[in-house]
Amino acid sequence: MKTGLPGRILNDMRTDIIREVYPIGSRLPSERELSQKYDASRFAVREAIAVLAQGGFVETHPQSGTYVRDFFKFGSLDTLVQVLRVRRAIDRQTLESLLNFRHITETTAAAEAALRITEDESEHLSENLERKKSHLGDIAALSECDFDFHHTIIGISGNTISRLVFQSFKPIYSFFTDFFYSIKGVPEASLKLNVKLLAALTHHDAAASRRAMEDTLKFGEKKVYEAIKGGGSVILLDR
Amino acid sequence: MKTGLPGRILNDMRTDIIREVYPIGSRLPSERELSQKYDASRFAVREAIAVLAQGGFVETHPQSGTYVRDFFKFGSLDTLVQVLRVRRAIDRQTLESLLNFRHITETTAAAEAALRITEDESEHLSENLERKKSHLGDIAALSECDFDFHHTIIGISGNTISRLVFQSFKPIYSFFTDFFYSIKGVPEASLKLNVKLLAALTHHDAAASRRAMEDTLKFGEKKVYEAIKGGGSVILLDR
DNA sequence: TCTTGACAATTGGTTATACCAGTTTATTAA
DNA sequence: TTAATAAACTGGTATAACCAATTGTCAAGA
Repeated sequence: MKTGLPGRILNDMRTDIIREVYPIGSRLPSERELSQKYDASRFAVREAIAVLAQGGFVETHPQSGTYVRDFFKFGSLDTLVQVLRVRRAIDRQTLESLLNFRHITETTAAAEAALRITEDESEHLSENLERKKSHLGDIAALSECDFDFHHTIIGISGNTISRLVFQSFKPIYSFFTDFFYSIKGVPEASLKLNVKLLAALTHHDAAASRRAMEDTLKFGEKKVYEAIKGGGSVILLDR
Repeated sequence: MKTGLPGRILNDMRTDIIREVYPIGSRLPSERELSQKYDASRFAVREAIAVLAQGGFVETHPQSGTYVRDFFKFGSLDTLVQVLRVRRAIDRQTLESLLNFRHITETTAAAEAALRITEDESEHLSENLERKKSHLGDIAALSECDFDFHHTIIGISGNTISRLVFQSFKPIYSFFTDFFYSIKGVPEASLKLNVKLLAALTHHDAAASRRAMEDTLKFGEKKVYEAIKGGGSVILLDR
């Protein structure tokens, strides 16, 4: 993510906070102690702490110390993404929320996009699927195509908020798609559904686009739920 | 927002970036120049820049300089909120996106919340409306109640993502509600709609809850569109 | 005139040291 | 045991300095 010394300290400390090495409410070691631990100057540590504070992970109390905040309660969407990125695991409720959220926003976006799509945009999506078709074995490429495909459609729909929210998930998007596309037969089946969706969009058919997006997402949801069936309350996202 | 010297420098620089004093792609003054400008040490400036970089507003190139990023294109939802907070203005498309987004997510949330709401939660919402009723002239109090009311319902719905997204808007929520509740007759009418919504929720009637939420949001949208009718493409949010 | 090469200035990255003003803790005196 | 006091520690801030790499300048050479 971030490079440089303060960046590494930042990542390390954030990981420690998320992994509850420093539990919520606890006091972090003093800046001087941390600078010793990381064999760095106090300023490298201070930069890291400043970013953590901005991100809502800690709050500093002058002349007292730096304390871990309840970032789950007060955090933003970015916070959740960062937590998932470090944990590489997601609890069932959050996963369901995520799939449900996508369903709601993206079916609406597809219907709206059908009314607004231009030829250039249609062409872009077509190229995206061509690329997907020629990389059916390359999971990383498929993941990238998938993100771009959905991101583009939401962009065409014109809803800035939905687009930014979707964009916020980019850092962890591949956690899901890498898993998804590694299931036998999925790349082909997914491509077929995407093609159908693109056709509906190109024909400016809002209702059909909504249905096609619904089918696309439902297919993904089905595969995910099949895979985690009987699993615990926490689903690992490790590839 | 943030206090302390680096915090003030951060706010100032962020404002300059958003106001395009430093346009996208341009190079910021060197750290040494900035520290002179703010009559502060280089490290206060460095802390501010580190936070700006983390927020996606700038990127630093060692031995070259710090450059303004295209934060609209690559930013997250938080970025948009920060931009709106500084600009105190919103363009029509983003406003429509926002209202549309709320409509989609919150009507669904209301329906879901009807199926899950407990007596305690029902009680909390009831108290919220009592407070609203007894503060019909206090716009700040009404705004706070409004946020809590909707936030609570989304929370009851169980969708973590929707809740976090809604929470992300907290810093600018009052920009809209302060304006909304200052319209004659609105506090009373709004309260009536809220009461109806709460009744539907308490009766675990999902369909009625969805309709009631729809009515509540539509009322707000109507008032907003009436007010900005004929306005330019940018709507001021100044109270 | 145009290119090239060398050198100086500038930039962000990093460290060390120091002082301040409060807080916390330990110590001491009552 | 308690209260007053002093010492130690904390984050906030500033100054000075060095490094490595880039950029800009400008003179020498083609």
